[in-house]
Amino acid sequence: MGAVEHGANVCISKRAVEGRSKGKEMAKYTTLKDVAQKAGTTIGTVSYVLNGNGERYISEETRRKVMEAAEELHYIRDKGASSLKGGHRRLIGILIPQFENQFFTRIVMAAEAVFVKHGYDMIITNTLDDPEREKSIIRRMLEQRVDGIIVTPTAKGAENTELARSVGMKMVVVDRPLEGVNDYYWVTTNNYGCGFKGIEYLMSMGHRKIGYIGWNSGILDLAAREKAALDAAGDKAMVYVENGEFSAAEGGRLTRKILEEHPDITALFYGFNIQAQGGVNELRRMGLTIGRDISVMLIGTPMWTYTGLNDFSRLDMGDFELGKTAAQVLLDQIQGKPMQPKQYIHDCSVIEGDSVLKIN
Amino acid sequence: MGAVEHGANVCISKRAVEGRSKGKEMAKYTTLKDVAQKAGTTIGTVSYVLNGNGERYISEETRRKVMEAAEELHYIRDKGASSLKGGHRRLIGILIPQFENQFFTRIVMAAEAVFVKHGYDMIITNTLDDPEREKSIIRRMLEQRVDGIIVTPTAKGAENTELARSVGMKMVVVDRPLEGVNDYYWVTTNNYGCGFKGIEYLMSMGHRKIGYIGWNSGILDLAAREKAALDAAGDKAMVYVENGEFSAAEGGRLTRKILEEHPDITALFYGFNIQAQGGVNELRRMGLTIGRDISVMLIGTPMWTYTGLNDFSRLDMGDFELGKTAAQVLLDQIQGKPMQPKQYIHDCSVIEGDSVLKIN
DNA sequence: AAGCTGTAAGCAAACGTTTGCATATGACTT
DNA sequence: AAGTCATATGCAAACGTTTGCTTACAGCTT
Repeated sequence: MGAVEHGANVCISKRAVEGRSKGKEMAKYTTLKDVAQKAGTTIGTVSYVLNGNGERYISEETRRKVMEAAEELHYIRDKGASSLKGGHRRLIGILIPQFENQFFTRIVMAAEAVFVKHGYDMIITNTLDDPEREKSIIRRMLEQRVDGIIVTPTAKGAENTELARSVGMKMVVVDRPLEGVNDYYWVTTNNYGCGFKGIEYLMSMGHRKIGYIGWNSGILDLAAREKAALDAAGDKAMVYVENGEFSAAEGGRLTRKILEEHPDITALFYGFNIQAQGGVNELRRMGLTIGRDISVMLIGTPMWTYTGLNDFSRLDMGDFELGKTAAQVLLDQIQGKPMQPKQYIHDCSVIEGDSVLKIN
Repeated sequence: MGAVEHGANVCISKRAVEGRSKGKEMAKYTTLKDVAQKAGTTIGTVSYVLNGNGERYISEETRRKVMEAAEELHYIRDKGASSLKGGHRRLIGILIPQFENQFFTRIVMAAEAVFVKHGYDMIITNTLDDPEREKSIIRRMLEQRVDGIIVTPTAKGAENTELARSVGMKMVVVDRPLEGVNDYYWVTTNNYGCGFKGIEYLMSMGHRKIGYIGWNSGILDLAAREKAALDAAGDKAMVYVENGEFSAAEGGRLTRKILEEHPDITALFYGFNIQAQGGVNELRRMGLTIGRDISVMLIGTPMWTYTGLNDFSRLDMGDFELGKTAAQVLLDQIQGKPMQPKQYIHDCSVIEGDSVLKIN
């Protein structure tokens, strides 16, 4: 086929033409009434046949006629209308910082698998770490009458989720905490443990001068990674710290800076994978071979590490596990299982690769 | 803060306790009626104050009382209920193959920016290229009464979108076509042009023995990349083709295979970035330096190429542009602008990097 | 004094669904 | 023959909104 120019198609359906004359026209759906009419019965009966879950007697004859009519008329139930009378909308709201970060897309994919299996749809949005945006998104999700929310909050998350909590919305917080709030469901990684294990591993490989590069997030729980790194080093090793913004470019800049200031550093520990990406680029541009001239330890499993060059040593955060747990905990709440707000803390595990050289 | 063990929190809100006794309990929302009661007025008036767009006289006094009552009672309008009476739900459905593919997340992010600005929410789902899943997702989106759908269809997309088209749902197809259907809005890349330009560029750099690695998608428009590659080569160059599945591992396997069978190949052209990822890994494992021992050309701008090692020569597909256009075209339809089904074809452009060596 | 006009707010129908209640028939018990 | 089932269906209220229609009053013009 010659795909370059097909030429715009001029065929327009009859419906479109009618619509245009009236200005904005909307999709037209068949209603229960239409189906009832065609099947020669009443709305109530049709409702029972198509969506009913009570125990009501319906003859085979009627059932068949209703089914046929619904099929022919392309009946599609209006979930908004049905949720008016009690019942769930089967809709979940998800707020993550950014789609571009694999850590979050993995969480979402894992959660999605659970939700799809249970017949739930998801409204997914990037907050881009903007609290204003987070606030308005949450409000909009409530307006859509979602059955529950999964959120990785911004720094103002506690305040922004207040409205949701005030109406009793089911909620699961993932990764970052809701600071200042205490009775909520929280699925997260053991950030402190993560930082601790990272330094522990580097020390076990003989490193004593280590650079830690992190993010000034304003989120206490994330800062725990840094604190843990220092605690793990104790007086057995020296950990130099550089914090900056959450971007690849910044990671590169901090990497150059820390190595200039402390040329005796033998290993770098990156707390955040976006920064690590820029950092690793920078190291390679500087002509250093990772795992030989300099050792590198990461937190997380970003896509850019799949380059065939290094099989990076890192702390696996169990991304998929987090998403799966979050979805399961939210569903349990929605389905009314007796349970209490609680923290589900997943431990990190060290994955040994080739980016850390054993010295001495 | 010591983040390791906080100990599960035992504080439970009163609401939670009440809820538990009744088994599954739902979020309880304030209604217009509640607000009207508190403000000492009627439902209709409240509706006008809070959401009305008609021209109705409301005194400042009443407006103030209503606003206050709504605020105090945390009123949140039910969009499902409001959309019953005409009106839009301000909800868009988006179907993409996979979140893990940056090409699609970029499209979604660009579209999201447009939708958020106009106050629309999005239901986003991965089809995972599974037609069954695609079909049920589309049905569910219709049940949620989305105002429009953006879809990158699977191979059975034409059939699966039939229901949506039959109810007059606004729709924009992105990237892959709807085969066999002809009056639809399609925002896509010029796949043929992409393939053509890639080979053209390689030839301009002196390459005459080129390997093309692609995907047996069953989607004709994607196969145009391969056809274009062959057309561009004509009798001036030799293009060897290997097709396989859509995975990184397969990309690696095909790379090894094609080089074994045709050791005189000087450049590889990857039609799909997932395969390229595995292919590039394989090349590096084989000890080849890209841009020196072997030349590589990609289509797209995947995240894994940001490694600081190669600045890959590639065909930019204008990912963000596609998403932006798709969202804009869908909104135009929803807002009833007079328009006709049409194809919006974005051209690819060659981005020159360092992965293609100039020879002879 | 009748008729406008401008301002303000109440009333109730309608949207598409679910579901408790009532009705209707035939068959089986006592 | 009256009573009780089991089966099958109809009816209408309710859910939370929106919006056209009505009412009410006050200040104008003729």
